[in-house]
Amino acid sequence: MARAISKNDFVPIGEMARRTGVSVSAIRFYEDKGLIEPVRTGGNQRRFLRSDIRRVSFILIAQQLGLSLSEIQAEFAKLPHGRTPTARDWRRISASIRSHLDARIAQLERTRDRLDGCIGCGCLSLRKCAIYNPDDRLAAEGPGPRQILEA
Amino acid sequence: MARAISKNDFVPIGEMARRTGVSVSAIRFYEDKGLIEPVRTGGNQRRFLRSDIRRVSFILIAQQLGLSLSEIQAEFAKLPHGRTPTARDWRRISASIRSHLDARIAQLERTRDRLDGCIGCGCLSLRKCAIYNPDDRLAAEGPGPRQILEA
DNA sequence: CCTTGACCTCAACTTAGGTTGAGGTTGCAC
DNA sequence: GTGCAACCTCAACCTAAGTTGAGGTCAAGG
Repeated sequence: MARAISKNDFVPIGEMARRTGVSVSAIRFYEDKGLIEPVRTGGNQRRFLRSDIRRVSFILIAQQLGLSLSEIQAEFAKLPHGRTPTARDWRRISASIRSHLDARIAQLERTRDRLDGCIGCGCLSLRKCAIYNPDDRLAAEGPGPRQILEA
Repeated sequence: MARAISKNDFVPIGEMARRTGVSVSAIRFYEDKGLIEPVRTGGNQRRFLRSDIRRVSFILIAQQLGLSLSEIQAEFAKLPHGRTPTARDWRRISASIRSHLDARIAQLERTRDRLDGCIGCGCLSLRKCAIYNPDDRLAAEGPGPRQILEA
């Protein structure tokens, strides 16, 4: 049963800022970037839906997890177009973000292990050091005397 | 026994670039930022010591680990002034970096746990989540950027 | 000596994620 | 019906970590 539309469903930007903890200028910036699409009053002022609050909150979370605004936009593109996202929609996106997070943790753990290797051998000898050379960037550049840390 | 000073101890910027894999402009930039201090020839050209190669390599490693240049500079400040750093000096710095890394991993793990809580209860839509719900936690914090998921 | 590649400085440009300020308008309360 | 806080746009500025280009100099080989 549909709730009647109330004034509270259309919040002005200042209240958005207060409720999300995001500055007014940042909210405008997010609109600029296409992350939120408030409606406008006759006098051209922004009015936000409650689902926009959820979006902004999600932006904050995702940023903490290291996603850029454009990556976040890509996630938002998976939300249904034309209807308000449900808890289930958000859950799906959260799961996607979780896998980002897992990957980052795993990567840092690998890095830590390699750093331990470096500390252990005192090498910082980059030909051998897997941290410095994570993608085998030196190998790709052909052979030759690249004695990087042997100074 | 002291090795005689040879021409190879003073490398020009192009060779630095070749040996470290860092662009010439980036090397000049690092000097600008005070991360390295090459000497100059009579004709004002930079000449780098072998220990500078090590520094630049360390910058690359530390960047991989997520340190900013100013954080790296802070680490360099711990190196001995007036003598060439030994393997042991570098090892000490590596250990310091390792703790950075541990802290970052721990923070991400906390974040992941909180996100799991959200996924579990679907609360991104329920306005009860500690991650999502900004009203309670942020109201009293005053101006400035608010970090919802801070460590 | 002369040529030429490597070097020099300085300023402007880049991307990301915003902030700040000027100058003008809206909308709600009294 | 007016006062004034909150809103609007647009442009300029900020940091980080560099890159690019213009215009000029250095140094080494032939």
